[in-house]
Amino acid sequence: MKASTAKQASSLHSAKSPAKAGVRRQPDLTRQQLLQCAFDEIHRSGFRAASLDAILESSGVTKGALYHHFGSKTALGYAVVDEIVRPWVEALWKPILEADNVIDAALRLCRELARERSEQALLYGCPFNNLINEMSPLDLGFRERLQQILHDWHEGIIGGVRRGQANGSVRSDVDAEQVSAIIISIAEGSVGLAKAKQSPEFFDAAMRGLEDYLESLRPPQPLG
Amino acid sequence: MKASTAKQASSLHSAKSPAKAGVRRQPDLTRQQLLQCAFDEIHRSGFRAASLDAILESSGVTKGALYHHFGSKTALGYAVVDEIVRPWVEALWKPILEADNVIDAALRLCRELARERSEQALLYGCPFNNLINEMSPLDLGFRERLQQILHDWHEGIIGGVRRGQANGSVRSDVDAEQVSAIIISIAEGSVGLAKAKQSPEFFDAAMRGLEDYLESLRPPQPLG
DNA sequence: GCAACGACATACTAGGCGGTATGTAATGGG
DNA sequence: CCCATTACATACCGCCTAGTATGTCGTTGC
Repeated sequence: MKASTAKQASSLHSAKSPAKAGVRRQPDLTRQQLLQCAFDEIHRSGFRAASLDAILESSGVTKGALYHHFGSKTALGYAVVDEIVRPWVEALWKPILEADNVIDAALRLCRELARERSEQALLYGCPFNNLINEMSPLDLGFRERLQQILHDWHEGIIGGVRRGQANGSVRSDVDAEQVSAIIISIAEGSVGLAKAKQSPEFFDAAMRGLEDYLESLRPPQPLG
Repeated sequence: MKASTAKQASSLHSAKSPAKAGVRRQPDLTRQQLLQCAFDEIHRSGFRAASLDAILESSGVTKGALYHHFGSKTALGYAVVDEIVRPWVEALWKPILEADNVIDAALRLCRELARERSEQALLYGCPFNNLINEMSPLDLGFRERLQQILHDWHEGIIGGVRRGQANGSVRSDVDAEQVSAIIISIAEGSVGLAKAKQSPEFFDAAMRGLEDYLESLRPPQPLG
């Protein structure tokens, strides 16, 4: 469930021979390549340090094309959040938001993340968390978008916990809002710190700790 | 317990009339002002986006002086970590590392942070966490320094938990390493996310959730 | 088939950045 | 009192950056 990396996006647009005559035009594909390469560059370097020239080179697209599709670097960043980051976050947490038993679903995700945590994630951290930390205080457009993603995520987990409390799979004496805040904080905090330690052990410890915490949310007497 | 902000550091070095004759020289003070203003600028903008000119202006120091005291922007950044960030982190967590009853000490810190969380923290987040997220993947010098701080912090809490397990103030069936990872992840994760939401409620929810978690670490039968 | 619009490509500009070269004044040991 | 060294101050440089101006070629409606 890692963010996919378009290593060689220039399948149609050659980076070396740009002005060839008779090349087919595929504006949608060009746009998508730009978004994907921009996402990768932003993930590696952060938004502000992301170089348009680097994005151009990795995507094999020229500056004129970029500014045809996106009005500015900021607009490109917004589009990356809207069209790449948001769907990615939503896909990751969808099983939890839909599950009847949130605890089981969250445990599955914990183990999945601990198992297939990619080098990318260990090296560069969570793209969503990175953008929050870098851009939220600086730019209103980023803040509003990231805030919305975070809000939906938070409310989704709260809803899941409440549903679990209603159907008896979650203890009734816990505060859904607090539980959600804890889960999200651990999720984002642990990847950031694992990035600092550059070693998966811390992340694994946090995931196992989160598993224990999730288990403690089950009602004392399961069913009878 | 917030990071202090030296708003007007130019008490001796005037920013407007720099070349006055007969000014006293206080290299240690100059250096300290540079460090403090650099810390503030880095806290606000991140290290890479931190402008030397901005640091120079806010501190009332000239570029010549800066490059006399620090060999490069990177060296200045390292010094900020060594001489400002590290002592600040250590002072914040010292009570927990020294306490006989870790849970009580941690609860006190939770409430203290929830009470006097500063606007600075809500706006710009935790300086330590910000630096980790920004610089750890990019620069070995930063990574090693931040890694060391995190390591000491982590090990300190692990030690505190084990001490608590030895003297009976912490349940013996929990894994100290996992508990420490959870606490640190929540601490750093929650401020980062609160920064995104720009509202203290999320942070408060996380802190209350952490309090509940800490309470759950107490042994079932207190003493008699 | 032609015109008009969309989709690029190339070359250029202005500004901010970290860093440096060089000058000069204060300071402290002999 | 002198002189070397420290502690600055000023002016400048080259680089990289986002952004723009302008030209040109595919594509499509009529």
